[in-house]
Amino acid sequence: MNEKTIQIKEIFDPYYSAPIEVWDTFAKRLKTATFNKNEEIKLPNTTEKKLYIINKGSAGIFLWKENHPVCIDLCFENDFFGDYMSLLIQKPTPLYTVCFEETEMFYITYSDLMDLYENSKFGAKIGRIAAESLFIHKQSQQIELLTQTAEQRYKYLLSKQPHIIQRVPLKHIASYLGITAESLSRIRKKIVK
Amino acid sequence: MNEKTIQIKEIFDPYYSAPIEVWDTFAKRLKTATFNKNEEIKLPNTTEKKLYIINKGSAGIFLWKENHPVCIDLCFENDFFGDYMSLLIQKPTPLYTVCFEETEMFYITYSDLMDLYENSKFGAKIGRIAAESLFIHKQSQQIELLTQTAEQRYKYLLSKQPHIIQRVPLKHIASYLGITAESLSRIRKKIVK
DNA sequence: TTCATTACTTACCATAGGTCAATTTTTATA
DNA sequence: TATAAAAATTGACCTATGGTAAGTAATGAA
Repeated sequence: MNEKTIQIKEIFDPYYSAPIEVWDTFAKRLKTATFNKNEEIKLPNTTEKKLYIINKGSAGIFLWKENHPVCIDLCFENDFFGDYMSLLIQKPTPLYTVCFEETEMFYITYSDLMDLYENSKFGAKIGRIAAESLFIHKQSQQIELLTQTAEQRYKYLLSKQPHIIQRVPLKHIASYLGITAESLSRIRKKIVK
Repeated sequence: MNEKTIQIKEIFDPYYSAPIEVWDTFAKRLKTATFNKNEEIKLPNTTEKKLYIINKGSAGIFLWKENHPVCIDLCFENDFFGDYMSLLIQKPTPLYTVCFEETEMFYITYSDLMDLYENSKFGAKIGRIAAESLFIHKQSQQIELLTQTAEQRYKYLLSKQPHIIQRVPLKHIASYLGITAESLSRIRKKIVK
C-alpha cells in the first residue's frame, strides 16, 4: 500500500469508512506534481483542470481586487486544493492559485474525476463527500467573517495553524482575514503586549 | 407530471439533464409542508432531519451572536433550505431556521435522502450536484464579504432579489450583510439621495 | 379600533480598520 | 557578500461602521 492510499484513507475516513482496496483504487488514479515556491498553478480567467490534494507544502487561492491580491483560502497538508468552482463548472473564473512553499501535490484530472463519478459507486460517493466537506468549510469561513472581529479571526487561525506565520506571508494572511497588512501588523503588535 | 417534478427538473436541469422520469422518481420522495410567518423550523442546538426546497415563500438560516440574531442565508423559491451542515453530519449545530412569510416547502427526510444516495445512481449524482451548488453559493458569499463594502453588497443583493425589501425584515438583511440595522438604514438613506 | 410591541430611522459620539507615506526588516539575487 | 526588491512595521490622519439612546412608523393582538 503506497503513500497516496494512506493519505486518501486518512482524508475520507472521518466521513466514510471503506475497505482499503477502495481507497487504493482511488489512489491509483492520482498523479503527483511538485511546484516551486511562489509558482502559479492556475492563472486568472482560466479553467481549472485538476483537483489537488496537498501532500507536503502549502498554497493559496486568490482573486485580484483593484490593486492587490485577496486570498480566499489557505491550504496545507491533506487539504483539497484548486479552483473547485471552476473545476465543477468547467468555465474560467477570476480565481488563481499559488504555492507558498515548495509543494508536492497529488491530483486527478477533470476527465478522470468525472469518469470516477460516473462509473463507480464509491466514486460518486466520495465526490459528494468532497463537495459536502468543502461546503462546510466555506460556511465556517462565512460565519467567522459575519460574527468575529479581525483580531478574533486571527487568533483562531493561529490556534488552528500555529506555524502559519512561518509558512505564509502576513500580507496574504491579512487579506484572508479581510483586513490590510497594516491592520494585521497593528493587531499582532497589540497581542504581543 | 406534478408540480414537484417540474420544480425539481427546473432546479437540477442547469447542472444535469436527465429524462423526466428521473426527476419524477426523485419528486415522489418529496413531501410537502407549510409554515406560518415567523415560524421556527429548526431550533438552535438540534439536529437537522430534512432537506427542504422552497416552493412558495421565503426563509432564513440564523445563528445567535451575543444579543442578536445573525442571518447567514436568505432563501426564496427554488432554493435549497435547511441547516445543511447539521443534516450532513447528523449532529446539533447552533444554527436555526425561520420562515419570513407563510411558506410552502417540499422536503425529503435524512433517511430517505441517504437511501436515495445509496441505492440509485442518479440519487448519488444529484446529492453531489446539490452539495457542489451549495459550495459555489457559499464561496460567492465569502468573496463578497472579503471584497465588497456593505453598500456594494446591499446594492448587489437588491439587484438579485429586487423584492427582498418587501419580504424580509431589514434587520435581517443587515445582519446578513454583516452590518447593524442602523448602518443599513444610513446606507439606504444615502442611496435614495 | 386601541394599545403594546417590534421594526426602522436619526443623531451623536466612539472605534476598528483603511489610506498614505516613511522606515525598518527580510528575502532574493547578482 | 552586496545590493536590490519585497515584506513588514509604524505613524498620522481619515472613513465606514458600531454603540447608545431617542424618536417615529408599522404591525399584531385584544
